[in-house]
Amino acid sequence: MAVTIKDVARAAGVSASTVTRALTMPELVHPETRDRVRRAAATLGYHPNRAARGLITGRTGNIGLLVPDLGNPFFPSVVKGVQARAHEADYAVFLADTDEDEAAEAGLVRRLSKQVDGIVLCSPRMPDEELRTLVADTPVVLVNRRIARVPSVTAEFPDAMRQAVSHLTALGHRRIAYVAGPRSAWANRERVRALRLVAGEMSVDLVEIGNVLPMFEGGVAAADQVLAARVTAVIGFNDLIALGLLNRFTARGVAVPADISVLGFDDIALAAMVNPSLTTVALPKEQSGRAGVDLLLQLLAEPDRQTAARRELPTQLMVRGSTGPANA
Amino acid sequence: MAVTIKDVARAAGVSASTVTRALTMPELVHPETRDRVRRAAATLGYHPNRAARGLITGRTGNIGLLVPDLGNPFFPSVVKGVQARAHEADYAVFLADTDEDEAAEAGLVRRLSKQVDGIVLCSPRMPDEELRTLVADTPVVLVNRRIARVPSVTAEFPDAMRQAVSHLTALGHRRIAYVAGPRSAWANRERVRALRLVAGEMSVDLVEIGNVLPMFEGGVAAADQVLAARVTAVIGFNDLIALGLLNRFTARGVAVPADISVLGFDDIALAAMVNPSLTTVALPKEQSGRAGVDLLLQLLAEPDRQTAARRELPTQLMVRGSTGPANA
DNA sequence: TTCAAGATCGCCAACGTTTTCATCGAAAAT
DNA sequence: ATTTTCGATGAAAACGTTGGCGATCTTGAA
Repeated sequence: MAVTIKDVARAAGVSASTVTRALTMPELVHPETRDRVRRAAATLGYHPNRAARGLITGRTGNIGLLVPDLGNPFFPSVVKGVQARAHEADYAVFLADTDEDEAAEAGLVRRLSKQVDGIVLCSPRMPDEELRTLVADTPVVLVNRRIARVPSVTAEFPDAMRQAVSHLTALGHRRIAYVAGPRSAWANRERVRALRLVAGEMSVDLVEIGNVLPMFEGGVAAADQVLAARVTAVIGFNDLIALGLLNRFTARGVAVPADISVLGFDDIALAAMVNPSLTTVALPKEQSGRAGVDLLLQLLAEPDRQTAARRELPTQLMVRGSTGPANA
Repeated sequence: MAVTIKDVARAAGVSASTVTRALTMPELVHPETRDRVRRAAATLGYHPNRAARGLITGRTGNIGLLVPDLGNPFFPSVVKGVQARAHEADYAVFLADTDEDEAAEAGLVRRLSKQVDGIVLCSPRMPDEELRTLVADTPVVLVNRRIARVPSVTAEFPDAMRQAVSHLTALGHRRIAYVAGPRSAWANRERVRALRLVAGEMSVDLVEIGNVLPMFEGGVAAADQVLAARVTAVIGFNDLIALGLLNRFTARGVAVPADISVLGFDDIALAAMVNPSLTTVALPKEQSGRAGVDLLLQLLAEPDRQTAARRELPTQLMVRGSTGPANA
């Protein structure tokens, strides 16, 4: 059926080993035969069977990618970055979506791990200890989560939060609400921490509002609590939550930004599409995906490095229409 | 390193063949040994190496999925459906994104095809002839495109369009614009066709406006032409385009739906999040993904069926805030 | 002229499975 | 009691690669 290495060998009048060498270790074969083999391979349209190769080398040429929810536009962006970089390096990508089901994560990782050389875990929700046991078995790179001695890609959260709060204080806001995302999300914990720190420094009153799902509905659900808190500005854990807030505010006749300013995180495409457009802190989404793959490839190349690589990418506040001067 | 079939065999005191049989053809082994083997496999945490299995069976247990652009929320939804159904059937999913690059499609399919049992091609842009040659080599199922003698999953476009136009005419609209998506998109061609038909039947004036990319920016770009066309309603090829229109209309001070009604296609989550919310025809996104996998599995099970399976799924108009009575 | 070294290439084992074939009892039929 | 059948199992080949080892040939130095 498919063209195998033997077909090429026969066509070129050499042995199978020579074909392998001609294609993967060119310096070991005579230039003349090398060209002959290559021509034969090209005309027959030969591509090595990756499964067979993987069987012997222990390398599959695949990487796995796990995300919590493709329905949140943040993640497709990361996926795109992972894809792009992986394809450049001639790796294929297995994708799995956990549907925000924390319990399913470990199982999916284990399942994927047999078929891939390593896994990019994006925003995993599982607890640290569980994560640690997984990492012991499989090469893993974390995106949007940090934990000691595991390679990770994150955004500069303290700085991101500083940009956000500075912007709001510059507009005169002194009492700010934060609508928290999932407790299990590392990014949420980091944002809370950075926010408390910055709020303290800048002496702004901080009102923290419950944990909600990182979705539009979560924002809608929290909106009335925000209004009851009598703040002049609100920061959502992510853009979807911020959009939910925006939507409910409008429904209740609360004007944005005249009555209250709204600020999100992520800068999903949608943030620029709504009216008023959403001020938000842009996270490096595609870039994070690319960096994740970079780190993974590096990890695969030198598995027994002691210090885990860590990459922290810069963020950028995007000022749009949903924030304005405080109306105390 | 990893636990192999031999480890299980040794632990259970049987041969490797018996282990295989106990796990995949249980009726062939003695119940007692079967249980012994299964217990051994379970305690050792044995999972067959899929590459090795694939080598001999010719089946990889993987399927490929190709989409034009993960940045368009329509596609992540389809991906979710594919994922879900594939995992149920114990298949893993290779994902690739072509970035709306028509030329890259064939190459990616060919590349994927070595590592998967079959491919779900979602909204492929390539021309029919090229598609045909691909289909000859690899089991392929089309989602959101139809072509003779290839299994496909589509939505009921004529009916979808009928719902859309009926809604508008019921509101008194008699002159309607359509903002077309990519010429290479089958879905666009179908929508145009259905629209012309329905427009004729209902005797509404139809203004077709250029081909734009199926993105927010495409809608923004087309908006002024729409206004110049002096229509009372506009249908966008998809929700992103419709949102672009909405955005530009608002920017120009044109009220929606008071001055002009806007209607989209797809019902991406975002359609309900904006203000005014977007009236749109909901396409079965996740369902299409699931159905695509179903058809693929069916195709793999009986490769030499003559008649290609075809599934046409119903659509549903979602009336929201962007459509209202015509203001002639 | 001889020999060591290097270049080039073929043979074969190995990777972890599945599957065909053969073997061996035991049960059933004669 | 003898043959046949069948159920249960193991041995071995095969899938398509890769890589260690050794064989052959060339080259240049002694």
